[in-house]
Amino acid sequence: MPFCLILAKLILLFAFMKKYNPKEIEKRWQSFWLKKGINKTDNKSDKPKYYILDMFPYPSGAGLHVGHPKGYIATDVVARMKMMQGSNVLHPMGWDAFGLPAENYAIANKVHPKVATDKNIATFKKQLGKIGFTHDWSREINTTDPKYYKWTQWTFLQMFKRGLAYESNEPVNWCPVDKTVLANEDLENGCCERCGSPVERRPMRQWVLRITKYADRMLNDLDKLPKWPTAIKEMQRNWIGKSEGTSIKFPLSDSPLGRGRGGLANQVIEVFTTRPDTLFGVTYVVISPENKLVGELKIKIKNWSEVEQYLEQAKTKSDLERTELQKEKTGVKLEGIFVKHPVTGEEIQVWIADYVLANYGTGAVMAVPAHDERDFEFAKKYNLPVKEVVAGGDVNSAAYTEIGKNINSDFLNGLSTSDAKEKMITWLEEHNSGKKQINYKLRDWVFSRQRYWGEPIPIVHCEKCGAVPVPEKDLPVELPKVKNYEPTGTGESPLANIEKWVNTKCPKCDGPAKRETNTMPQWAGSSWYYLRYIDPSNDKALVDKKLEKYWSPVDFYVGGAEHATRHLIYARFWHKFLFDIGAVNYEEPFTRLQNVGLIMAEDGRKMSKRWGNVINPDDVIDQYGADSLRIYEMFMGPFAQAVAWSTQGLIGARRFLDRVWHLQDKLDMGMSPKSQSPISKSQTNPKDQNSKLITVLHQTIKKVSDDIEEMRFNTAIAKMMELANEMSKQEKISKENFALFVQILAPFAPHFAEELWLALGHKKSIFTEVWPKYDSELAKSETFTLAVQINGKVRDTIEVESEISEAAVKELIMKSEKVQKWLEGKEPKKIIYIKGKLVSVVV
RNA sequence: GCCGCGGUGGCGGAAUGGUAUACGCGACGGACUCAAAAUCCGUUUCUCGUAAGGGAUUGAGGGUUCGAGUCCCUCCCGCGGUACCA
Repeated sequence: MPFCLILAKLILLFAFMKKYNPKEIEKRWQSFWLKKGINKTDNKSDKPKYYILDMFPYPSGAGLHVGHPKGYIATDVVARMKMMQGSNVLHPMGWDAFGLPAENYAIANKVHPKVATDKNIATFKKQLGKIGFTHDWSREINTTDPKYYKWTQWTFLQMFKRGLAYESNEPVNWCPVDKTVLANEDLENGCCERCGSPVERRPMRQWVLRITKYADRMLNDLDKLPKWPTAIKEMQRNWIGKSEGTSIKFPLSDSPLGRGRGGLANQVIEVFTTRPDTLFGVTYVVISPENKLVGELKIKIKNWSEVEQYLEQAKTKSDLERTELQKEKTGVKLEGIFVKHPVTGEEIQVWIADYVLANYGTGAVMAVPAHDERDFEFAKKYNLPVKEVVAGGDVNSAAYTEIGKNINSDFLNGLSTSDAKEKMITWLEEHNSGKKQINYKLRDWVFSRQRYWGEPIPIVHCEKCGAVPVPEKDLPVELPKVKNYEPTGTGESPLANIEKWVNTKCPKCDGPAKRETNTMPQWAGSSWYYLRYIDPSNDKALVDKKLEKYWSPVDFYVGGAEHATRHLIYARFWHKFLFDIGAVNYEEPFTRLQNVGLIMAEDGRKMSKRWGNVINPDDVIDQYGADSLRIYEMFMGPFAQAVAWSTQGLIGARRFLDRVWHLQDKLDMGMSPKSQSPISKSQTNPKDQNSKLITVLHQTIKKVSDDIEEMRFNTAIAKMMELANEMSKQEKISKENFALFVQILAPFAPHFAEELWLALGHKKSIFTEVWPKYDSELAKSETFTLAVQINGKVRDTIEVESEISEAAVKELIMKSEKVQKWLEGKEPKKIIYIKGKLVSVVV
């Protein structure tokens, strides 16, 4: 090729085709946004507020992988659109930084957890920065900052003062590896959720929050959350586990059968049941091994050594062994211990069995083997009688648990299950032998941990005054420095070794006292952080009430479904408490909730160091750019669904941006942006391709706006791809039409859009621009493809005018050769025309 | 077991009861190139047929309807939650 030709080509290349170079433009726009304060949220604004929130991350040492930002990208897309639509948007970010990994790292490397945490935060922040988010970093929060946890401690004190935080010595879940107690919510199949080791049940002094007091409100208020996924609400309902039943008293019997030295007549075993209608079918009563009654009855139990042995066994069994591994039920008869049937007065044998849970209901059950599967299994094993009281099944082979008509049931005979229930409850109430009772599966929240890296519990123990709250003026109780972070394993935290810190004065009597050395669980700080973003530097209050009233509740909350029965339970509880003490104005913190689907690795497994399949966003951005990453993650599938990463898919996203970039070559550069009037249909020839473009453009504006609102990013992008395809068919594209495209693309690919916007001759950021409105007239197409169905099968398609009348359609289709062929000379029985879609001919 | 969600091309997926398979990926063919990559154009559910055209198809089977991926019933499979909760 002659030299001059090459030169000419090069010149052409530079003149018209500045290449899309994300590396260069992304950095530039990120600093531009920072400089111009695009992301800064104003507390004083006339605009409607929009508070959109991500579940804040735990800054782990591993850094971000490509799955983390998926949710943040989504909120960023929504935030940017809302901004352009004229909302005052709050879109903050912070760090849930207390927790075990940082502490374990500290133990292994003798580095203060704060040092490691700060380093991790810096890494995370740098990584997030590269993706081009609108986070307002002036509101950054960190749960480990004393200025932050001051208010976590403050809330604890308010709970303590109102009796909602209390000390308990009940058996708790102890993780022998992490050497700390755990809440029920921290367990997975009876194992520690963190390390997977089976937990033991140990009685230990613990701080507990009375979350059960809020169980009913938390349950009922789920109905006030129409914009929450039903799946999450259902999980919470199950977790709270409301069960309406009856507690029934079985007096201990002093009969000849159970001969003994008096005193038993006043004692009762109280059982909980949801089937009082089967009371006449009771053939024995079972109490849990932990039931205190066992000790009290010791001298009356004739086979005590056998019972004692059983109790020992039960004690050493973990919950896991009691459930998963121990399929077969075990138990032991309490020889000589009987109760009286509340109605018939009949003597009933009492058993101990670990299939009865100590911490649910009353820790005792009335066994009705004929109508309960567990009781049936137990009765078969120990050869106990089975008495049928509800007709309908064959109780010799299996328990009949369905409803039916009562038999062998005295005054309940012939009644239906629900009538029998009612009648029995009435009888029990009249005879003071029982009453309606509601039980919850939800347990009070075990709130103390025997670990270092958490908020100190602001309590002082005084020999004279007991547990005394630290005065509010002395908050925060700062976490002291220690030499050794290792958990002691004795049930005390490493803080117990720091005598200087532990020994203090009683705030009440000034006498010698010791500080509480347990710390709070990781969930404490995250239970209210969304309030702190509103007012992060406030030292006088948890949050300024006026500001809270403006910003609360969170309009949109996005995060993983794994928090359904942990963080989201705790946060709702915490918030309701703050509402009750007047600290906040709203009763539910999160109006709308959306779950993010995981990004799996390319091999279909979870991304994990262990499998070596982790993809780092830094590498992706380096190679393809942040906007490609953003587009791809929003396009890869339905937002809430788990989808495997595909590098090819990512490349496809980049290709899309490249193609849009090259559409610039088709721009009609004839007119300046100002002088050009908006194109309307009247100016274009309907037969012109341009008309179709305008139709697609306006359809796309509508679809993208709606889809972003509904988190249907994949279809929004698909529609924009169609628009791009339509544009690339054109000879020329007007600047106006291209500008509209760039605007709706901007939330997804913000750097990219800013660059094109600049190239279109605009001086200000595209995000200060008003979001395009779609024109419903322009979105309508001139013609449509009419499908002709004959007996339900499409036999012909005809291009017709959009406004065609029904009569004209009917006339038109009869002219079709294909229609005639399929009619085979028969007369149509019926013709149905669906406007703008199809016509259905029935022969 | 119970509760919830889902099952659509080779793959990710799209579809207010109205032309199933949009969009993307991959694959195949072509253009450009000395060549490759990139890019661009075309084909791509399966099946019979040279073609025109026909038939089948949304986990399986029934039903409602002019018309069903979508609604109803029965069942199978997968995922998530929960689990001796009386």
